[in-house]
Parts: sequence; structure tokens; C-alpha cells
Amino acid sequence: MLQQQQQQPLTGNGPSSNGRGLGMSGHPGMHALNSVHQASQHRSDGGGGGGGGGDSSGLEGGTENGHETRRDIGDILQQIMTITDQSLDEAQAKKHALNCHRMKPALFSVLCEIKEKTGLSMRNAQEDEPQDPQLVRLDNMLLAEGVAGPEKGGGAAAAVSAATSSGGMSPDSSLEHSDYKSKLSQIRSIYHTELEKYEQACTEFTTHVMNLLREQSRTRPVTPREIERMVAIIHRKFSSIQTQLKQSTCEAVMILRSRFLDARRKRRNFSKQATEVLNEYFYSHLSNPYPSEEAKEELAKQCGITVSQVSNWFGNKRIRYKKNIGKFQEEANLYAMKTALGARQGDDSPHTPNSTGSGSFSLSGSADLFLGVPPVNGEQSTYQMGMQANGNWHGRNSPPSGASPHSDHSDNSD
DNA sequence: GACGATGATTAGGC
DNA sequence: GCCTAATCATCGTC
Repeated sequence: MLQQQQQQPLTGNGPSSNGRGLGMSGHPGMHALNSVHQASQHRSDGGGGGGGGGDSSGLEGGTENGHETRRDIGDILQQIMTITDQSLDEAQAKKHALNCHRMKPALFSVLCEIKEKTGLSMRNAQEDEPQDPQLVRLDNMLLAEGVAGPEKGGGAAAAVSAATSSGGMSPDSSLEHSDYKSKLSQIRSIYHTELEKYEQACTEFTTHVMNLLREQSRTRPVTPREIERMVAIIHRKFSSIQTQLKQSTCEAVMILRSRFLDARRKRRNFSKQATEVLNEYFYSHLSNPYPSEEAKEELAKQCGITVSQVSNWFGNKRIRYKKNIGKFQEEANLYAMKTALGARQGDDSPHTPNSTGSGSFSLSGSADLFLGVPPVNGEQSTYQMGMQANGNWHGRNSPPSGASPHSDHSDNSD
């Protein structure tokens, strides 16, 4: 591509040996060339002339006639066009002569102008493209994940907090957090190293090309705008490579994240003590096992789990209890006796949630527990189990949100 | 590995 | 937003 452009000014107008250089009068640029001639005349008049080779002697007169002028320009163009057909030494000498020609700057600027008008203007419209939306998305994601931008643990912290707030995080999963963070840090490190490499390579290559173009600008028209355009092309190419890097990084982060979230999904049984606390509350409020928000918080605190885990537990417990009351009978008895014993001793069980300060709930009354004591004959009464015959819990056809356990006790009295 | 227990998730109802 | 019910997925025991 570069080569093509390098050759374009010399060969683009047709074979240099067929004399078409003179035929350029039909070319739109010839009007410009004529004006150049006039400009050069102006300059030579003011500059005192002289210094020109024999070729330019005819121009000294300046105002004599346009015919001679045209022939002079034609000669120069002819020389330029045939320069490639000559031997290296000849061409070198001719090049030097042309470079020293007093019309060279004017001719050069006109060639630049022609090139600008014919070539670049057509391409510019296509090149002004907006920023790639995909790249924007990737950038945003990398920023959100804490891979790009300043390192402050954003992504990792976000993922961890998201996981924690959803209620699945146990204290011993901190190992997973650090693992996640260290892996994310690795990804970040690799990403930045590669990005730096790309940027360095891009800068080096851009500098190289710019130097090359500047060098060539002595022998062919290379406008600053063309150099800019070339730099933009290089940047676009490198940008596409960077996009690939960003895409790969995003994929790596997504995989890491999904693994982390999968790990979070892993079920861990609650501690024995936690289950005891939850069961005690459940069986002591068997007529209305719907802990209020405060009660849930208190239970969560005591069990070392989250409120949503408490909710899940009670949800599961209610369903499973209702589905198979017989199976839970023994468990109910156990907790009934346990709590009844504690109540009789007037002493709070170590596992019993108390109501100190928060006023959340109390197990001082064991009325519900006795509802759970099975009949001697082994049959069970849904009423006794705290449930109505229709399968709903006693006094709770439609569970109100935020029902207080305290109100349970008023229900229990019946 | 089979199986029951159990915590988490999801859909649908209110 | 909380609930039930069904289901999934894992744990623990045999």
C-alpha cells in the first residue's frame, strides 16, 4: 500500500516515456500549473532572478508570452517523467538539478495540491468514522471489572459484594475472594503489559513511517495531511489488534467471574448450632413460623448467616414440614422438650434467641411447642401441629409481610 | 454410586 | 416484597 502511494506521483499519470507529460494540459492540474508559473514569475521578479540554469533562461523575461512559459513547464515535467528511464547516475544528477530548480517549490506545492484534490478528498469522507461501539463496550466492561483504569479492586470488590449481598457468602469463602482477586490481578497485569507492548510498537512503527515519509517528501509530494492520514491508518490497525486484546481479556474475566459465582453457588450446610437455633425458633413458633424482619436479622446474627438464608431456611422448612409432618414429629418433640425444660428452669438456653435490646423475639412462652407434642396414639392433628386442615398455618391464611413473632404468642394462646 | 438431606434458585400468586 | 411449590445442585452417609 505504501509502495503504491510512493510511486503514485511519478507513475500515476501514465508511462513517463510516451511523452504524455506534455499532454497534461488536459489535466485539471494544468490550470494550477499555469498559476504557479505566474507566481514564480512574480517571485523571480522580486528576487532579482539569476541562479537558474539554462533551462530557466527563457523565463527570465517573464511577461513575454505564455507559450514559452508553457514550454518551460513542459520541459520540467518531461524531465520528471523520464527520470525513471535513466541510469541511476543520470537520474541522480537530474534529480539534483530539479531540486535546485527555482520553480521546484512552486511546482511541488502544486503537485501536492493536485494530489490532495484528486486523491485524498475522496477518501477522507470514508475515513471519518465514529468510534467503534464494540470497542466502547469493551472499554466500559474492562473499566467496570477493574481491569482497565486505576487499580482499586473495583471489579473484584463489586463481584464479591454482589455475591455477599445475594446471601450466599459464608466467612470461609474469603479464600475464594483472595483467589478471585489474585487471578483478576494477573489478568490485569497481563492486559496492561500487552497493551503497553502494543502502544510501544505502534509508536515505533508510526515514527518509522513518518520518518520514511518525511524522507520521501524531498523527492515526491507528501503533504502533512497525507502523513496524518497514514498515521491514522496505522493507529486504526493497531487499534484493531488492541480490540482483540480487550476482547480476550473480557472473555477471561467473564470466565473467571462465572467460576467464582459457580463456587458461590456451592452449598455448604449450616453449622449444627445454627440449625439448632433455627429449629428452636421454628418449633417454638409452630403455629405461626413466620419470623419478622427483626427476628430474621436476630436469627441471622446468631447463626452467622444472612437474612436471606434465614428466609430460605424457613421457606424450605415450612414446605418440608407441611409435606411430611410425621417425619418431623420426633424433631418437634425433641425441641419441645428442650425448650420446655429451659422454660421451667427459668433459664435461657444457650442456643435460644433472646430478646435483649432488640425486642425481636422471645422463646419464654412454649405454647407452640406443646402444640407440636404428638398424641400418644401416634396420630397427629393438624390443628395441634399448628396447621389448619386446609394446609395453611393456624391464623395465617395469607402470610402478612413483616409479621411479628410477638403477635405469634397472642395467636398461640388459643 | 445411590440415596436422603438440605441450601439455593426460580416461577407464579397475592 | 414475601410467600409457596417445584426443582436444582451439592453434601453427607451408607
